[in-house]
Amino acid sequence: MTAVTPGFDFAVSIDCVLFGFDGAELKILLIERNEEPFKDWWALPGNLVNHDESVDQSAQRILKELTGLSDIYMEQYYAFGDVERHPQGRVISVAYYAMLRLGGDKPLKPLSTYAKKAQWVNVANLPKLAFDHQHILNKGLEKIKRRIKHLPLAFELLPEKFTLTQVQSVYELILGKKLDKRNFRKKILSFKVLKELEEKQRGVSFRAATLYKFDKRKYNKLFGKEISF
Amino acid sequence: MTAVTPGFDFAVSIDCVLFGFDGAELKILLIERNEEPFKDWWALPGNLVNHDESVDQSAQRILKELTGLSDIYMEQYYAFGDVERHPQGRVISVAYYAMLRLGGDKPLKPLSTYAKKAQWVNVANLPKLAFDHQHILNKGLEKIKRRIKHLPLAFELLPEKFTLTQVQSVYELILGKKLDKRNFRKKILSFKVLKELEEKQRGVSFRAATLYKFDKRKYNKLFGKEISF
DNA sequence: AATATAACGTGTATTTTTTACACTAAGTAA
DNA sequence: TTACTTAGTGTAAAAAATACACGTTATATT
Repeated sequence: MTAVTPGFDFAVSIDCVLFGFDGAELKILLIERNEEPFKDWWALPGNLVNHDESVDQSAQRILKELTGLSDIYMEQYYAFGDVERHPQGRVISVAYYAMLRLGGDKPLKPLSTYAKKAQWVNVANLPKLAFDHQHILNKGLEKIKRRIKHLPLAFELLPEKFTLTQVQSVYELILGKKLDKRNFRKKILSFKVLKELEEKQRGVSFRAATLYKFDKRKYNKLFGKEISF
Repeated sequence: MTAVTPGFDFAVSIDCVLFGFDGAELKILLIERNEEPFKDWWALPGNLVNHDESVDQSAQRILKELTGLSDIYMEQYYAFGDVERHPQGRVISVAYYAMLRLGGDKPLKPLSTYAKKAQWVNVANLPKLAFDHQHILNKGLEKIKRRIKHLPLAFELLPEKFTLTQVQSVYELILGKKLDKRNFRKKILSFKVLKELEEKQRGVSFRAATLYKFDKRKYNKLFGKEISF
């Protein structure tokens, strides 16, 4: 218990909206809460910012504590500040999003008892979420829709080596519409940020597609040139 | 003095980045502070959020108190949350921007003694600003640069009736580059959101240009169609 | 071995959009 | 009337976007 200067009676929290792609579905990372309020509810990974850390640092720490994931570049996209958004006091929440390649290499393991577990959930089939998290998530989705039209974000969702069809799937899922295969390929290749590998896809039960990888060096040079789907 | 739940020891503030255009220069609205810290410094209009108001409501109130302006639609664009950004405690600042038509019709008159005065200042010639306000402003500028490429924001800066040359000036100022007159006109007219008036410019000392106005109805229908300069 | 299957990978013609570019017209002021 | 300054206009060439369909190839099945 401490005495306070008037005005200094807010809490600030972070909520993380992590998108993932498993090759077929767009997923989002949720935790099952182990604390009141909303104990046992599904929620976005989130918690209060500490007094001695910046909100950016806090986002990293909280993500790690609740999911075990570290070194994920997240981008801040909105601060949610309605009076009634948190039942236990005045809490402003700063939301971040990131896109992740999903795979066995990243085990989800909450380090804190604040979350019972963390799990990837299909965006198309979500449970009821705690607080205003559905709203926060919706706004995150809108954000990446706008962003992916102009930046090659799709590659953050894909494994290091991927096929052009996979890239197209990501665009189609996020934009919510079908794209023409030939035109899509023409365009995505025209940016010259994909490197064709010698290698082919393995373990598929039909004709294997050529694998590509994303050339970040070339992408960074590209700068300013905007893409548009 | 009140006792606090741990974590509830932050303050949240609002900072407003208001852009204005006087026909020639891009301006920004600053106040001269009348309170510590940074008393007598120039700063963005900003203050602490009250406990019983949402951050959006707070932005409206604070703008009004410090400048006398009301009913300005402002859009939130970023939350600044570095530990050291405020010398008197842990203050997270949520930044908003708006674009305004500048003219004699909007007197600037602080209603609170927190600001000595409010004044439009040329963006190209700014004084040293309080806190991290230069940083907040820079980020706001980047934001509107990106936005104006895709939305007809320019019209928010212009008077109700304006010439095509004025529209072009706004684009050139914000984007920081010259545009071709014929191509610019072809493009801006192609969106069919401008209505040509019978009227001509008055009081200019050379050939008077035709006046146009922005047709918000048509613009709202446009939706989805993106513009790009 | 032959066959069926399912996704891979490719090209062209048409339309639309973008770009580059320079002069005459109109109004004001001296 | 002349000088000045900004308004206003068109076209050709290049680039980008769109619409559209079939032979190829690896695997699985019989």
